[in-house]
Amino acid sequence: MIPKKSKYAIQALKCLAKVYRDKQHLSIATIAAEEHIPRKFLEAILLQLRNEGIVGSKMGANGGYYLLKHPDEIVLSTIIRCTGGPLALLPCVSLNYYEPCVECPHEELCGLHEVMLEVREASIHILSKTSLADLILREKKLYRKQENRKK
Amino acid sequence: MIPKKSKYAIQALKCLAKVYRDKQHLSIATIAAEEHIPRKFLEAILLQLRNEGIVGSKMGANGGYYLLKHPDEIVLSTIIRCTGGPLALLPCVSLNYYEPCVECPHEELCGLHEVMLEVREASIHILSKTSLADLILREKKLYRKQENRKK
DNA sequence: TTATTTCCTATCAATTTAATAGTATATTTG
DNA sequence: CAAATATACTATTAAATTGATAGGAAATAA
Repeated sequence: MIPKKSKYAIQALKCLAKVYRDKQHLSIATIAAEEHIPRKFLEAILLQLRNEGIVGSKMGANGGYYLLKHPDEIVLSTIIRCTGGPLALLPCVSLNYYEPCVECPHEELCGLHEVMLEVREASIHILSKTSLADLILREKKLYRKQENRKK
Repeated sequence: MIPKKSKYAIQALKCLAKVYRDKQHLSIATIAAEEHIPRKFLEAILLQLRNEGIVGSKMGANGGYYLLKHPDEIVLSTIIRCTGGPLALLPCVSLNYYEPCVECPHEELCGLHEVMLEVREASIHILSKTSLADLILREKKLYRKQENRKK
């Protein structure tokens, strides 16, 4: 499971992606209300995303946050990693949270290690080819599909 | 990440799988020593695996645990599920730990939901085609590969 | 009968997660 | 300039989860 922090981050960034073409920024309060995210928690998340160089901020009245890159270039794996979500199922196959298993004498001879590597690759493959723009496109398609079903 | 419980369970069952053809059973103490797993923790894990119908037990002196199915039939996804490891990255795409996102009004219109479903499918595909027997076979191959490299 | 081993329940300490509080600092607007 | 509005930053907390241990009851082999 990825932490809620990562999920909220994805939602918030999707929100910002929707107004990207207009070069607009959104306040924490606006995003929190729109996405039903606890205001103060979102504040901490956006701060972290700013420190990671994913969003920019504008202080003061009428301030807010905006994407520093095109929604096409921000992928899910990056967001999850930046917000502390490990993608691997075991520490011994994690790129960012690597730790050897104390109980395994030879990692390179461990069958489970090999399988878990495959799982990680499969997950990362999907998550790093899916961008914020893809997410928005998917939702448009899902919406259209539902509208057609109503007719 | 899956809990250590799940990882220990896989190791313990792999141990039992290795003696399956001889219809042998192994004691908690033996497995714990072999796999470097805390004895008492392993006790709780094997008890759970017994309640789930994966292993059988024999009480009393010279007792122990044994597999109830062929190592070919016990797959990783089953072991992880039985020991409390969720395979999905979000509760809203989990089969066994499903919970709707309170912040999402329409799950069926959520792009992230759709992507996370794909990730889950990809992970489960690998983990449910890999059995204990496969794990042992992989380790034999890895060992042989290393031996050849030494020559 | 004794040694061995599983069965079962209860408990615990440490860590992590999700969230909140409060104040400082910056910027717009009237 | 002053008031209102936002972000910046640090500290704290409550609840849940995880990993592990304790101790005795019940069963069985030798």
